[in-house]
Amino acid sequence: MAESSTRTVERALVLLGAVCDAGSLSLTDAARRADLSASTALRLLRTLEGTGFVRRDTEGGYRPGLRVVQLGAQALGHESLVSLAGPALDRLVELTGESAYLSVRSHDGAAVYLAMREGTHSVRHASWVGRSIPLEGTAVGAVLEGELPAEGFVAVRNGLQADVTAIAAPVTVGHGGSTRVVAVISVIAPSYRVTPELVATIGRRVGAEASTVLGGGSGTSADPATTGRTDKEYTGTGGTAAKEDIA
Amino acid sequence: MAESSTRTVERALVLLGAVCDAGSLSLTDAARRADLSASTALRLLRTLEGTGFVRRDTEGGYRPGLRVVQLGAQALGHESLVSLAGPALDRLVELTGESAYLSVRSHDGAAVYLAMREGTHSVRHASWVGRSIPLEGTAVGAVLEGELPAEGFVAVRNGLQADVTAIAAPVTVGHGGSTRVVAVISVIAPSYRVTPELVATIGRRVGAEASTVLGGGSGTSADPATTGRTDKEYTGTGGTAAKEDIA
DNA sequence: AAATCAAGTTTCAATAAGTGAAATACATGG
DNA sequence: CCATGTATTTCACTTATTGAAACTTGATTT
Repeated sequence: MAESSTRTVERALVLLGAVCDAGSLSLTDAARRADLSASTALRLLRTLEGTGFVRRDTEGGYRPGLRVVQLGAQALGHESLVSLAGPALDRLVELTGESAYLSVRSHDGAAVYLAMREGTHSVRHASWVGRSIPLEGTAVGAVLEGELPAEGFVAVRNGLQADVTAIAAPVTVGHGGSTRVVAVISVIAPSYRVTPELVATIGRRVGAEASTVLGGGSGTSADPATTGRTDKEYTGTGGTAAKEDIA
Repeated sequence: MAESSTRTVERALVLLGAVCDAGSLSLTDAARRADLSASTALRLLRTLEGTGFVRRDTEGGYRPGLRVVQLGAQALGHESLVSLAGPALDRLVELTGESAYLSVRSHDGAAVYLAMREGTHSVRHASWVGRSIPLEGTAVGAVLEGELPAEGFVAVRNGLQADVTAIAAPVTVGHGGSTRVVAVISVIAPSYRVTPELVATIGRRVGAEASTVLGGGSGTSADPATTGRTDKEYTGTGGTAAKEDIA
């Protein structure tokens, strides 16, 4: 990591990250967050501005530019995993009514949501694509770290976020004996709604769906598309999604 | 624009853009596209890799990294326009069954789709968020350039893409006399499905919806039922388009 | 197997390019 | 009007970037 790299570029990217994290940042704030002198920050931000990676709002603050949006969207489009996992997420939402996520390990030792489908219950877990979550104390993290109980899924009740239960299973790419976890599919529900038995049911389903994402056939199990699909719950209204939930 | 800017950073960003455009790029290709020597390109790509902006696939090619996805998604989330326009897009799709888009001017003199809703017809226009489209010869471009017929919308039949008709209206922010176009709402439909009268009807609706996005009330209420634009050439329908669509 | 070619990677001296402290300009408000 | 905080410019210092060339690797041809 600390090998060969160009300091200037690194700094500019940190700056870009800071601006994107904050949504809007003054020069001084940006410089502080990136630990740069004001003049250096200004020069770099100007470069970012000239290339469309940041833009200035009316108050002079720096905001993420369109280029960021554009490249991000393009990158998502090229992510074959996202399209491959789409149907599985859809089915999980249809089956459970809860929100379903696809996440992968990020470069900095965290996980990122790559795709999501909102649940249909009016009270549901809400997050967003691009959000990063820690590995410690989360079901997603456990699965990414290779922890995998015999059941084929990991459930964490009231872990990172109080009141919600996360149920996660690995998307593996496995040639022969050496399988590797490349992504995680998870369903996240308000804890009050899921009994241990329901968690187990959902967990099995999540595991089954996760195994279909890549290579479909070989793998752990029953064809999820044909297994009993009992409950279709359309609580349907889908008012407004809950706002921010922290951490 | 060409004032003060750091060459290294600019080069790195060009490289990043090239990688994202291509989806996957070998070192040599990336260097060629960015017009850099191989060694420089390698060093910069390594920096981008170390920060998560690119990653290497199994074949050694460079691909957009998760950081790009993450920042892009964050930026989109912070774009208040996107959330403000969401309901309008939804209503347009519900009303017309056609795909609806929100676009803004990009930094390089083009337009970018910031949000979209797919139509419900089985044959529908399909594009993606982040896609950039030229200003010339497009309804979106015309509106962004300030062209606005009395009807309140611009329609272009078979312009950029054969067989489709685009109907666009401006989202303006206007205090007093000086209004400014900040974004465009458009509906894009297969040409065979929209008669001139239907275009006019949809156009009026697009104009009305566009005016609700910001500031709500005061709008360019469009009444007359005359079409805004006339046809371009219409080359034989026999074959297919399949130009550069990825899908 | 040897020769050939192309892509990737490393090295290194030359210097172009980036740095930040300090000076200056521009606000804001007490 | 002065105090304060932020944005921007300047400039001497020198560090970090550069690209040609050398080398490695691996595939393809002779």
